[in-house]
Amino acid sequence: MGKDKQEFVAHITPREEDFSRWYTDIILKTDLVDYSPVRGSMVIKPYGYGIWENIQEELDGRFKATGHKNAYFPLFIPESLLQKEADHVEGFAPEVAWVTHGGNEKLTERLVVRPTSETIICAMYAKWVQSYRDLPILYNQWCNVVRWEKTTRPFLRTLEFLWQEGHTVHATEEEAQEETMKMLEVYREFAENVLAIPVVTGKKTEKEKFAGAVSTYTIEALMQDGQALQAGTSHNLGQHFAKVFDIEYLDRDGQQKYVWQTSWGVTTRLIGAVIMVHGDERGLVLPPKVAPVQVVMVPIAIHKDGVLEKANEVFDELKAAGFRVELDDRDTQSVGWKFNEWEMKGVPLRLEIGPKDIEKNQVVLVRRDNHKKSFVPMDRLADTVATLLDEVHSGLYEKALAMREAHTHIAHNMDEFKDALENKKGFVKALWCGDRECEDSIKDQTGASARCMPLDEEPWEGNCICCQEKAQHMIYFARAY
RNA sequence: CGGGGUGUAGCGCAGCUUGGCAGCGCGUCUCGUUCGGGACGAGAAGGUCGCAGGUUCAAAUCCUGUCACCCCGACCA
Repeated sequence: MGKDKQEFVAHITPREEDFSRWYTDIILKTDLVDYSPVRGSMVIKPYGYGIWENIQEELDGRFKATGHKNAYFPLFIPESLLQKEADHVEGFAPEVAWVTHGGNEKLTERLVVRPTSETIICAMYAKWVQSYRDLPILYNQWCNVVRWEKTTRPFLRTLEFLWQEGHTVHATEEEAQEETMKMLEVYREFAENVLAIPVVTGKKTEKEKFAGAVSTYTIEALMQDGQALQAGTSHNLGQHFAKVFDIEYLDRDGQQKYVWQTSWGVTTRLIGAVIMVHGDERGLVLPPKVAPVQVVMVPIAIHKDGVLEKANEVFDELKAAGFRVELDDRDTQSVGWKFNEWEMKGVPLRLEIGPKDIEKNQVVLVRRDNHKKSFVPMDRLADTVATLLDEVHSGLYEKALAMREAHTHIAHNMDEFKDALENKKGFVKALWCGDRECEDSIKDQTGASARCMPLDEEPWEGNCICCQEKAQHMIYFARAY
């Protein structure tokens, strides 16, 4: 190694010093995004968009496998449609962007730029649903949405962001609830098996649920600074929208009935979660399944006879085996420079190949997560790469899980609650009576919001941490993004 | 939306107190030597000093306004 570790990363702010700056340094220096001329809006550059494309591919496959189809609904929603569902308008009105003019002419009815598409989709569903034979409808769309936020941060909160929104229609309440939970489970499995992020699955409180939903379920992840991040939500909409949009069907029994609906979504915010869960002092650490480059090849002594030729052979072989591989054959940067650059960019595996390796018919593979080096015979390369990528994934997941467990505390009273939040950071589990007043009070006193009521919880008994009345729920609290 | 901070070359910064030729490091380009953890030499290009007003013979520097970004809080994916 020779040189001081510090030297490699002198230009990234250390995490302990300032987590926010560390985050900003990384996203800019690794070319994930750039700030745009529009306040609060970002450009997602190819390296960042590549992560999103992989997320899309993984999720889209899961949606299709569970019977969903993609469609596309319009960006513009007439004001009158948004107004229909009272809670929904109230929730979104403060942050919608309005279109008031077409060209030079004032519109007779203002349009909102979708902050979410429930209303326009429901307006269409009302036309499409006639009979129980039309159900269920299982549609999803990939699109952008706009929410006029006051405070913005790349990936975590921007005026415009990319997401997927599923909107389903069912004949029965049970079926809608089943769908809600099914998609929550898709998100959980995806977060853990693709992003290597352990999540707490649970139900939102009335205060925190989606505007217009009967109930909202969530996957909550814990970032390295101890703050929670809502990583995906699945809503049981009940019949709220069906009733205001008149989505009715004629059932087998000859009765007109209102449908039952769900919606669910995840956003480009997931990329922020990946950064804040896995990143380290050297920069990004990307989970292999979404990394735009899974293996970066750095040829050594590139000018020497045969090196580049052999490197290209290996490149072709790995490419053919289905890996996302990149050969860094620039002769303008030194080898050491490339090592540091690609580590900062979070590439899971580095492959070194030089004259000595070629002589021994081997390559050198180095893991991004623990920097372990292995010498691998050429003829076992593809299998070894696959194995190592799996190991990186598991390593990241285990590390993230250990981090979360070390930062999940139980509080039996407000003092313990405050102590855990201030001094230990992370999730604080506590009992709650179910009253909004106590939830508000806890947030006022501590800054922590109710993240969710976990789905899998050991039996418990006790009193509300705030008012001492008999508790109704176990809650995960945390400061959150 | 409140409190604090920062805007000068692609990036990081100095210059501002006390107005007087716009600088430094890195990067970029050319040529050569190098290559197993951020190489070296020589030469070159690159700036409406965030933007708009004002004061002045003269403004990066002083004054007013405005915008953007960052940090800390209240609202949200």
